[in-house]
Amino acid sequence: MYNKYGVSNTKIKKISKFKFLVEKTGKMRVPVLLYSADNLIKLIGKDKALEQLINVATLPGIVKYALGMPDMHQGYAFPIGGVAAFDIESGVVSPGGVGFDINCGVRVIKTNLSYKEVKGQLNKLGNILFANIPAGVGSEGKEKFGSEETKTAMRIGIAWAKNKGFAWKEDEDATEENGRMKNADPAFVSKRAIDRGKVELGTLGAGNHFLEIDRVSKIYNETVAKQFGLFKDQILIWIHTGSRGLGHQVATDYLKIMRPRMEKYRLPLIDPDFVSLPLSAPESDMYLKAMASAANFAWVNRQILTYLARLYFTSVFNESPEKLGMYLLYDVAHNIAKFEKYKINGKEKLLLVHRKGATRSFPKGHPDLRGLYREIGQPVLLPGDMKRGSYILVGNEKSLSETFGSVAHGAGRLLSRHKAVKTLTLEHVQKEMDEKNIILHAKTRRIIMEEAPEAYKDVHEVVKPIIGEQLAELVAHSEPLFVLKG
DNA sequence: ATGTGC
Repeated sequence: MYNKYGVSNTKIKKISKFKFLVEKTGKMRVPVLLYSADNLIKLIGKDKALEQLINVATLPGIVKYALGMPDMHQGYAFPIGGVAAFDIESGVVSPGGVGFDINCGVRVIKTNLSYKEVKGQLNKLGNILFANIPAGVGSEGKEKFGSEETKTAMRIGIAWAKNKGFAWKEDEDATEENGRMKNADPAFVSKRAIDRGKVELGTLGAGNHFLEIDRVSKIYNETVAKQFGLFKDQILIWIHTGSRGLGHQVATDYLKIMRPRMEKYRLPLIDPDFVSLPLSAPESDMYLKAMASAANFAWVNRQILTYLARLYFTSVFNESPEKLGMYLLYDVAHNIAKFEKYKINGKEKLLLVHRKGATRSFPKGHPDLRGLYREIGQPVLLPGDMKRGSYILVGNEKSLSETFGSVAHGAGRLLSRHKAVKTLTLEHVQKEMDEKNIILHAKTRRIIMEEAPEAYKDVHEVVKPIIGEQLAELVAHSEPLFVLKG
């Protein structure tokens, strides 16, 4: 029997315009809380995302509730768009709660160029970027590094990139965690993972990963936009990628290491994919050190792509990247588990927050933010799709009391890759790109259907629950002019 | 997502 949301045997109670609750029943330790809307929650019954989030709610040590963001859809074990925080004494860590692409994330590079200055050069710039940015499955970096160099990159993240001349001091300041998870220890990363990773630094990868040149189409908050250094018609570069084969290998390795240990801690395998271990288990600590190493690798990866973008912009506009104002707005992770402090029942507690396809959204005053962003809140980067564009928001206080400082990570898929390829045509997608004058370069024909706007939820709808519940505030919207897909 | 899956 299906209820009106299409979810079998599950009662979803609407508690406010944008909040939906699944009360604690059976083995659930906490309720499930969904940030959604009438038009979005209808999609939830179409895949196993809610069942997966209910599984998360049964895990030991979970605090308050298992959270679903408006972009939620089915993932490996945990849903994408899922957030769960665990008590460090009684809680668990789950590789599925982080995802295969460890520290998949987004960064935005600003410029001081406006649309009219770039318009005539877009074709040339696009061709140069497409020819020179390594992208696609199995792509390798322009510069390859040895195992020791790769390990240093994993240990110290952006600091390594800075030493190598790929990063500015300002880049380090504008990256979540300063681009360096302190608990990284590459000794816990397999040789196989390092061998895969050492040729992959500075590559975009495939799937939903992209490099875009966008135009700021709308400013919602003049004050914050000005503080962020954003203005109407400004040219921005968006980069979305992660830890490539290295992160994937770390996830694969630790699922294999951790799965057989679950029995010892009497953790039931609720789903064959669902691996977790108590934080007290030695394998949990090993995973977190390897995960942090892969996270640092991902930050370095996005940084080298930034270096390349600066290089090719300079080659086209004959000005240094500094003169072009190519400073990093921010870099945020959306597949990661981190130790963070929250006030729970009036007491400050250290929790392990899993963000699986969810972006951090810290407000002004948060001790983990530095410099300017401590004063105004962090930029929250929320990519949509290649036609509808992307949003830049600023973190708000309510995210700390309600969602463990988290919001959605993007529009979220609507169609599976397979379904997108089956139902859409290349001609149709190309036509809608042409109609909007968006230059699209993709490594394969297939990816164009897989990544079509129709394959995604409407990002304009996905941001509504976020701003409606004041988890973050709108600052700007940007629309693609050039899209590079792997 | 991934040196791509049935």
